[in-house]
Amino acid sequence: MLSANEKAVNDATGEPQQDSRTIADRVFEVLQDAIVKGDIEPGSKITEPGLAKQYGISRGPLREAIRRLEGRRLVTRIPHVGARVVALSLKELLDLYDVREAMEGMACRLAARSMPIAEIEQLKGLLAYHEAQAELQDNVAYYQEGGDLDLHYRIIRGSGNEKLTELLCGDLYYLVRMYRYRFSATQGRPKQAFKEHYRIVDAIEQRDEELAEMLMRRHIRASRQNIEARFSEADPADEVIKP
Amino acid sequence: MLSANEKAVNDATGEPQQDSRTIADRVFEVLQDAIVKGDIEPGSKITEPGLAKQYGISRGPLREAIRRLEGRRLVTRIPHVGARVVALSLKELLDLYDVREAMEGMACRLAARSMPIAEIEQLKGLLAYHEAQAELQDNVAYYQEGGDLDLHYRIIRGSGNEKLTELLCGDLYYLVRMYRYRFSATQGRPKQAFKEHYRIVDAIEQRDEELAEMLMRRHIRASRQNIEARFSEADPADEVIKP
DNA sequence: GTTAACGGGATTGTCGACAATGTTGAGTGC
DNA sequence: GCACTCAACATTGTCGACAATCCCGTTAAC
Repeated sequence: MLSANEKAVNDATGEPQQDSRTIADRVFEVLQDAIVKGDIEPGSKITEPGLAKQYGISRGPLREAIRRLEGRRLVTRIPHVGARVVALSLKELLDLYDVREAMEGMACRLAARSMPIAEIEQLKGLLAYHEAQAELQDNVAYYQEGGDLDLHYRIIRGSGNEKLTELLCGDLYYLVRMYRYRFSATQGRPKQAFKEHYRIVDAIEQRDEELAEMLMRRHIRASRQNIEARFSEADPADEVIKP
Repeated sequence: MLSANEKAVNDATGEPQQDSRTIADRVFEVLQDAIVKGDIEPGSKITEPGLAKQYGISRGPLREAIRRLEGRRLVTRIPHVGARVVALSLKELLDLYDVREAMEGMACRLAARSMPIAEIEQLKGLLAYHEAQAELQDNVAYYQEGGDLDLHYRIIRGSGNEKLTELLCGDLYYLVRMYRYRFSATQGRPKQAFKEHYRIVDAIEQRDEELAEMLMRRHIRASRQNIEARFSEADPADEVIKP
């Protein structure tokens, strides 16, 4: 379910960005965000008149937004019946990590091959910043959420491969975050992860493609195993799992 | 541009399938097909009144279909201006092959790990069929288009990873086919490719994950290099390249 | 000759209304 | 009590109309 203060899709994103975007675009982003954050129950039905009234808009733009979400496979629709938010299962989250392992491994290899030196220096700076953060405070929330993603983002972009960047940053990470919200599965191994990050950046700096890919794959596989162990007692096909 | 005999979106797919699909669904498939096959010029503008009149439908369903294509990144839209079919460049095609190398390599590894024996036997049967085809006739068109894809499809599905299958079979292969049409780049190395296929299936049968992944990656990388060599004289940023 | 304002035409965005389909629950027969 | 029928309701699908915006050729000013 959605929280209370709805309507007025206009002020969705904080930035005072030019309002050249259409209503459909805004409601698309709002809905995507709501789905990813779990504000809309996974598997629940999306009724057009309900949402239209909630946001104070007509059904036209709303339908267009839903069709766009359908294209991204965030909702499934049955003709003449309606649309549902995608359901989640632990198996799919683990599947997603296999995909990440393959694609980010490749991204890391390409980054080692062609990432500009200046950007690699920025990576090292980011690492140092994270280290300072981690030493100063044991609150690892920032590091794990923003920081981890930030480093991965930069390495992916450093690959110079547009399609890879599109898929990973544009589509896959929405899903990963969505499943993470669902299972509240922020990995609990910050120190080890930091070491792994350090070695990865080092391999990139050394232009060692082979090693960079291997280390990134191990890094993501370790994350995966961490999640797997945590929910090992549960049925992977279950859609809802409490930590 | 579209060919002559348009209108009547109804009889798009040959199957006499139940007409529970909506107009928007049908026109989505027709447009996707037209884009992938290159019937609609890449980079060209999509005008709603034009297509609506062409298909004899209203703008409502058409807009929904376009939004769905937008979600799949087959068209890019600028608010209040219009939608364009995605442009193509050789670099993006090569980027796509890097993504395939990573993902299909992983799929092959997983297939070696968990593909049922019965399905592996089917793979071998498919190989034998292809071999007979190739020996009988030097016309390698079938083998290269349908056959190659068919084998890859089956291995991907054999991985048992839903997300991987969704991404590769659902999204990526549309793009690959699209670029292939564009550059008319069906690889011209059937014999070598067959040998590689044979070794891959063998590795899967032996449950050798490491080898299976490596061979698949090499196989796709060889395809990539084949394309790269063929267009080596051209500027990778060019959108249109004649063979 | 070049640039800037302007207005007509075309295209996109939004809305409300109507038709088509699916769903639900009361009622009936066994 | 249980299964089936059918009709009222709700939701989805489609359409045409109107408003908002952009594009482009013309005109005018410098």
